[in-house]
Amino acid sequence: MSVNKVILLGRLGQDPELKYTPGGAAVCNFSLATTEAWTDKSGQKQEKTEWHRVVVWGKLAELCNQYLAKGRQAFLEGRLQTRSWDDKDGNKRYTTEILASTVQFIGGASAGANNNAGVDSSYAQAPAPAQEYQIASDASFAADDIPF
Amino acid sequence: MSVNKVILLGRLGQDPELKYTPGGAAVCNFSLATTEAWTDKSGQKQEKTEWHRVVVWGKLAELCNQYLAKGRQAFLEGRLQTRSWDDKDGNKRYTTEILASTVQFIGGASAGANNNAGVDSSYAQAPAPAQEYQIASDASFAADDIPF
Amino acid sequence: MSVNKVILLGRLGQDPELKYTPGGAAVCNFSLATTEAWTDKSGQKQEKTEWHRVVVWGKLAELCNQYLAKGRQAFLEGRLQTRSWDDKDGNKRYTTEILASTVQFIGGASAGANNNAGVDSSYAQAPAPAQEYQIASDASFAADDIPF
Amino acid sequence: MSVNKVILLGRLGQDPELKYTPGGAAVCNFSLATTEAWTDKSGQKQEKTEWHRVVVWGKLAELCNQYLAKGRQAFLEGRLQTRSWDDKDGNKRYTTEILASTVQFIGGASAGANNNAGVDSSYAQAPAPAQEYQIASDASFAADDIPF
DNA sequence: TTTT
DNA sequence: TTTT
Repeated sequence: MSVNKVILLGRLGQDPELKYTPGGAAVCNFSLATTEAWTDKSGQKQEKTEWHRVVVWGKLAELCNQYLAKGRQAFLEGRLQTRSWDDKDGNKRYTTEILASTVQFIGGASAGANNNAGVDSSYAQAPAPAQEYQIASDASFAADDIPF
Repeated sequence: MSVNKVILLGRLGQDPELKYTPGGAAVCNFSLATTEAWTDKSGQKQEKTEWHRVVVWGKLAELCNQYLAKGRQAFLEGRLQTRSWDDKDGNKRYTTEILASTVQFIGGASAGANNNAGVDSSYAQAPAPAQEYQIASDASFAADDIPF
Repeated sequence: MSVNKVILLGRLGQDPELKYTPGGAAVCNFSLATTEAWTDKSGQKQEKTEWHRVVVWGKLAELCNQYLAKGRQAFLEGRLQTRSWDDKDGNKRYTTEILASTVQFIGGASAGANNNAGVDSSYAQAPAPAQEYQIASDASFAADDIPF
Repeated sequence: MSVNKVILLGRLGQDPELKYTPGGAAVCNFSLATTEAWTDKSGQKQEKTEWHRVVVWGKLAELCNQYLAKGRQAFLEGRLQTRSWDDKDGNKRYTTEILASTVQFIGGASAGANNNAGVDSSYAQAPAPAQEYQIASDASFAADDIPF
């Protein structure tokens, strides 16, 4: 038995990037900032921003690419995942990402976000009862093609 | 923007009950106990059990009925929902339930649980990447028939 | 082992109510609305609001009374708790509440909220690292010494 | 407004490590494994383990060192935090950790775990109502007076 | 790199 | 590196 759960509400630092694997699976990557603010002992306002790498697969990846953009807010749930890769010097490097399973788009289409102009998108999908934040699994989903 | 999220890990007090609406939608109800234990100031062990009413719809309802039983453990996520109804004296009454969107079955088939004997069910469904805890929406799902 | 966790982000329907028990413990009650919005099959925008009863104890209760008001947003975490009581006809009645352990105040002081005018209150308390959302903090904690 | 929340239930891969900063602040580090299991399309059982670096500060750090050990289970909540550091070749490297704010110890003392033999520790601390998972508690809190 |  |  184990639980691996992440919940984030933050703002995108850049437009999302959508790619497709050779097998045709959609993957969307974006970075999300969460900021905490507090007043320190000396009464000084403090602020600290954390950046999170988010990965989304399948149909939800395409929706994220469509509805999200730099500066937009997103509320998401997912799990932590650490991938390893080799850098240019042959060293093992690790990257921790949030593999998002649900993404909720917050706020209206902002001017300048040319990939979601005028779209109403308070949720990633029509909320079928009890699955409202979820995306039904994509029938054409090429699981064997996904590298994790 | 709002968030309404519940996460529970507990044990069923009774076998789950499965019903179907006139429109054919499956609904599964069960109660789940969560217990907290602590040692009080006088060094005495204390324990308090909370009971939660859980509701599940669609295909996941049928899986819960199949894999869960009295005494079994479940880890679930969902949202809070308060229904009103009229009691026998015509008074408005309220019941708060957890509308579960994902249910993870914990532990093997226990003796006496005749509806899941020998079944391997660590998850409610095959974990398609990034949707691993989710149930794809039931194509024959009669949303109009669901009373909420 | 069990988990009983609630996470809510919503808006207060009324000003919070602060009381004290005979023993002097502070209790704050308020109701919080979470609203979900979606577009139904016919393209119609739908919206559903859920009301949650929230209870807070101790110092955090006083902070909630000070910083929250009707219409203000709050992000909170807590656990579910169902209390029973007897109604006027001697019937057993049950009320489910969220016993909040952390409350984060969102947004600046709104006009008309005369109990928090001009107050900066993005968090319920000074966020000592790693305990930032929590109430009490260890007096001997050497915050300046912690490298983050 | 932002949310940065992690919830993990897993098992320690090694004994925790406790250190103190020059200023005297306690820091505890350990790695936690979460494992997901599922049955793939061909009916084959699959399993994937994720390792998480956890950091705990202050009094809770000392409790973790006291009650946790290799192989023990822990349920924790915290937030994501990515630290940067320079490797031996002068390259910027990043490590993502979970800064835990609450840790719940699961299961009894196991043989071989010589730092928690016979200790009852279902929670990290005495669960003052509504703050049960939290570290410090208000000394003037009238627990006997609270009606739950 | 976001935003307030 | 854990565990079932």
